[in-house]
Amino acid sequence: MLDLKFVRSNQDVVAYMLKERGYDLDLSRFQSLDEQRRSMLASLEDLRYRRNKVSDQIAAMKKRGEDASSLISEMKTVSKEIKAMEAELPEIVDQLNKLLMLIPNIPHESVVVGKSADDNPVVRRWGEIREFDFAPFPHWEIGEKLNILDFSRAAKIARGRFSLQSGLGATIERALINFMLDIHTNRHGYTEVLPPFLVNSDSMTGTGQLPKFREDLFKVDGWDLFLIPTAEVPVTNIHRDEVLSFDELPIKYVSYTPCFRSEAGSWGKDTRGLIRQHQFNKVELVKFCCPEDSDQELESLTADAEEILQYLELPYRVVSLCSGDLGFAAAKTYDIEVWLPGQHLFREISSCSNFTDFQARRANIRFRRKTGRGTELVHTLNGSGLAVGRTLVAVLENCQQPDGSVLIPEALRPYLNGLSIIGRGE
RNA sequence: GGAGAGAUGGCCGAGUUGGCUGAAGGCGCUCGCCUGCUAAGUGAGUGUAGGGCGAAAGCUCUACCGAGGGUUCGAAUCCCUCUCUCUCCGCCA
Repeated sequence: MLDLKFVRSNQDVVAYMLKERGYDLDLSRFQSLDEQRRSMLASLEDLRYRRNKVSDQIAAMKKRGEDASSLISEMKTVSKEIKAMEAELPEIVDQLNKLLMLIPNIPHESVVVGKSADDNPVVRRWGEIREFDFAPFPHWEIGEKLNILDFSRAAKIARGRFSLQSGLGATIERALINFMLDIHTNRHGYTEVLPPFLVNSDSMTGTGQLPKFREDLFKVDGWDLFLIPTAEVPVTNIHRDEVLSFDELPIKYVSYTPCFRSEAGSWGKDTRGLIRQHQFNKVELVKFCCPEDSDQELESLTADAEEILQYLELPYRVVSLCSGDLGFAAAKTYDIEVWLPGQHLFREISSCSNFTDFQARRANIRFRRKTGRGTELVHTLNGSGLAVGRTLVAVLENCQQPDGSVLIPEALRPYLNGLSIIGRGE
């Protein structure tokens, strides 16, 4: 959510910047709602002031044993007016908030103007793309031949877009999770958290999934609970409605959770394999920092995620999302795209974003500086570190051998009792 | 699931015959004083959000005592609903 006062005093700038990311702000509606709200609030406060003052008078008169009945009957009318306004005002505020809640974040000044993913500039590349002397297979074929991925049984148990991993397919997934958590806690200084996998609507609103993206979520019938689409939601909401102290910033959390997404609107996309699932595992990095540090914190968070791929020796590139491809709450986003030889393309495996104060304002997460009074909103950031299922995909496709086996990257072997290769029959 | 108790400021904790209590007291914290160190002592200050006036310091108004409704001229105090916490019993990974 943007700051009401900021929008009010920078309407043209806001409208212009939002246009760059394809959002049309209804300025006249905003203005009229804002003015209604302010004038109504002013007269309501006047009435309340009167009521408070006269009530004190009544109390004083009664103490002296005087008759206050005329004042009381007068205040009855005032009280009714107040009640009427108190009923009316929230409707205006609601409409204004709804409008404000649907406005996306303003892109960071370094973000390139563009329409779609095609306009995303590549920031850097890492690793050598391996030359195959045979046609590399897509991971679903590798996995099914090795008997570690089973999509048809998963569909029987649940439905399409679910997967069943067995044997080493399950073990490698677990190894990847542990490997990533160890790197981020031991080397990068993140604190591990294991949050609830279901959250309430306040939390979903805090990070921006609600009210706009309800269709993307799974909701628990009869409860105010949703399955989390990413650990970003429960972890960012750890500090909802809190005032943090300057000394504890930046706060860095790493969290493994499964993620659940309805994938509404992506019918027919990536129907094969592990790429796009209703349920997948992810290790997520989340940071809270003060505003002047968030640019730098995004760089280091992205580097922390990249390091996982470097350890696993998987080639990748980093792109900076252009204005038109930016997510709703993000001011700036780097996507890390890993090379998938089986499909011959770069595929997003991590998305690292600086949300500036956008989520913090919604979720009311503030901090207090040592000097100076009052509070300020923190900046929040997060990024995958990494999407585990897609990492498995990358390992299977990049490390496949002509005979259908898969070489395990060195860094992962300690997590698999030294196992170096997945062969058939295992 | 059954029976109780509770939810107040950064923390602890008063206030429940409704009326200068945004909230006593204590702790913590900030600034100053004192003690040549440490401890102690001492003075002042110390919530958040929104609005008005002001160049600013500041002054002033409104709201907030778990959340939402209700009663009343007036609610932290009374009533209802919900959420959460705690104790006992039952059940359970």
